[in-house]
Amino acid sequence: MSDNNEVRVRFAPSPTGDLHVGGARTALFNWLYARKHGGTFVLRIEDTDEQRSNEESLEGILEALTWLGLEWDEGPIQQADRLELYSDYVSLLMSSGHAYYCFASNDSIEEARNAAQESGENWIYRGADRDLSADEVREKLEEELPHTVRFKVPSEESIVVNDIVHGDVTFETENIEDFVLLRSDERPTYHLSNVVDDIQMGITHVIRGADHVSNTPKQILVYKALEANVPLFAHLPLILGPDQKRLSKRHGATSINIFRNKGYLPGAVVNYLALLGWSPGDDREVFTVPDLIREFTLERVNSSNAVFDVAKLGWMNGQYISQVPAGELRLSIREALQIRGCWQEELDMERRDFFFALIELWQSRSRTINDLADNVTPFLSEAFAYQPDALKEHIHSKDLLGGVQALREALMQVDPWAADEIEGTLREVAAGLDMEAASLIHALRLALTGKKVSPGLFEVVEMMDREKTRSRIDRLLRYLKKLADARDKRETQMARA
RNA sequence: GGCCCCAUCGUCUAGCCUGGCCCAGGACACCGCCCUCUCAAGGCGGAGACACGGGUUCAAAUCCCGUUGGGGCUACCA
Repeated sequence: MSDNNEVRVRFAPSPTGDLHVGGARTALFNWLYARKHGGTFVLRIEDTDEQRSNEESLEGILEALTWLGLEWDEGPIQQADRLELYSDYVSLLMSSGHAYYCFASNDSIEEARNAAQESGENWIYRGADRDLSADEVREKLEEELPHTVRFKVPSEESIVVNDIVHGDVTFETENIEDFVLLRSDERPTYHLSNVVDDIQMGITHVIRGADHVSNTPKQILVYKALEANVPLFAHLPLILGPDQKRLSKRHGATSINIFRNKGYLPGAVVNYLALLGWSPGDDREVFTVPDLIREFTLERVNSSNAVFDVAKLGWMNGQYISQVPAGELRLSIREALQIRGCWQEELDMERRDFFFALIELWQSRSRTINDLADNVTPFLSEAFAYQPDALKEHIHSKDLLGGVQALREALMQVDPWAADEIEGTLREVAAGLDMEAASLIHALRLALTGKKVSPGLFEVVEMMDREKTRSRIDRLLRYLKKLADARDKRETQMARA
């Protein structure tokens, strides 16, 4: 804290819902900036709105940040716990003549504003109570008239926001109304608490969404009135839905915890998010976190809004799933299998090698942990059905029954039980019966997995072990016999008729 | 309405500041081919963009102006 050059940034969510991708991206950029510069990342909870803030949201946000690996150095500091601080600052502003009690009712201001809107006139609120004498104010206060405290916005002044992303943005104070600092319930508004905390916490860089650009001149006014240093700003482009509208629930899953539940990996989410609004300037796209920390700069953040593309996130996640060592996937897959009810403790003990081999078999074919868990299920449980499309496509030849029977006998003799041996045996059987190897392969795949797609069949057979292979082939044989019987019956009926 | 921001393939973007190397590069998605027992992965190839109009200049995706479009703010929400 003593170092003057220390970078101090913060992520300041309001706990009114889940952490969405937009908030997560803001948190990430702050975190990256702090880590890159050896600075401090503060987590502050902006919960001054009593109505909308809630505890579950706060917990969800902390959970999501932790899952993403964006650990904070200070906090979480909740604004609701330090309300006196803001009142103190208001007193300061009051005594320096920068703020005033406003006794005008919300309704009356609203009315005037609407009237102005309708007549097409550009109307900015300037409180009449600015000019109340000290006696008049005391009198009204004694009467306990409801009031707010507003900032006395100066006239004819240009406020320049120096933004790292957008450059200088100039606002005229005549377009800024006397905004509320303290509500009638004496709780601070965002404009007050945000600035007070940023001053108080020594925040050097305010990195937040571009939806705050227009608020910034108001805040700069407060900094100046308080004679505090104005931090540097970086307003990040907004993240939009596929319809170019602001991202919201109706665009589907955008909350970080939902991605987590769907089996996305935090590294992939972080990597994808880093690329929304930032790029390294060359063609690289897959970054480890240390790489991101090294490469990240605010100067390379771009200024136009970005559409959130789940398909690309899915691709990114697939990249991560297929590249991460099986051991690192173990825990999350276990969790997914437990949910599916087919986890067995020995997969983490004596059958761990098998479990890892199974993971490796499916890694490049799965886009999420949940996909992977689904894919692995037939190897762990007998409870699977033959998929109709697989039956339709591969179970039609009448000779299949004999072929599968022969294959069963031959397979029981295979030694060692290894993919190469199994393949050799199957091809011999097919050649002996003058069948396409493919038709036996497809039948065997159906027998073992119930599906028409899987990794290389011979690896699958090897993974299944001899006993499981035998029982599943038997299951298929029973099915094929039933089919054959039904066919015979039909044929005799036809012959009779 | 007012104020502010933004504008390159469907999407994320490189290039723009410091004009020429760009009849615009990469990635996702899409299509085709290869590999192959299927599906992924991987490899190879294809289609696909400088919003529009004016300037400035020998030369503009790049600079300037305007138009259009999108977004944000305009709360006693943050």
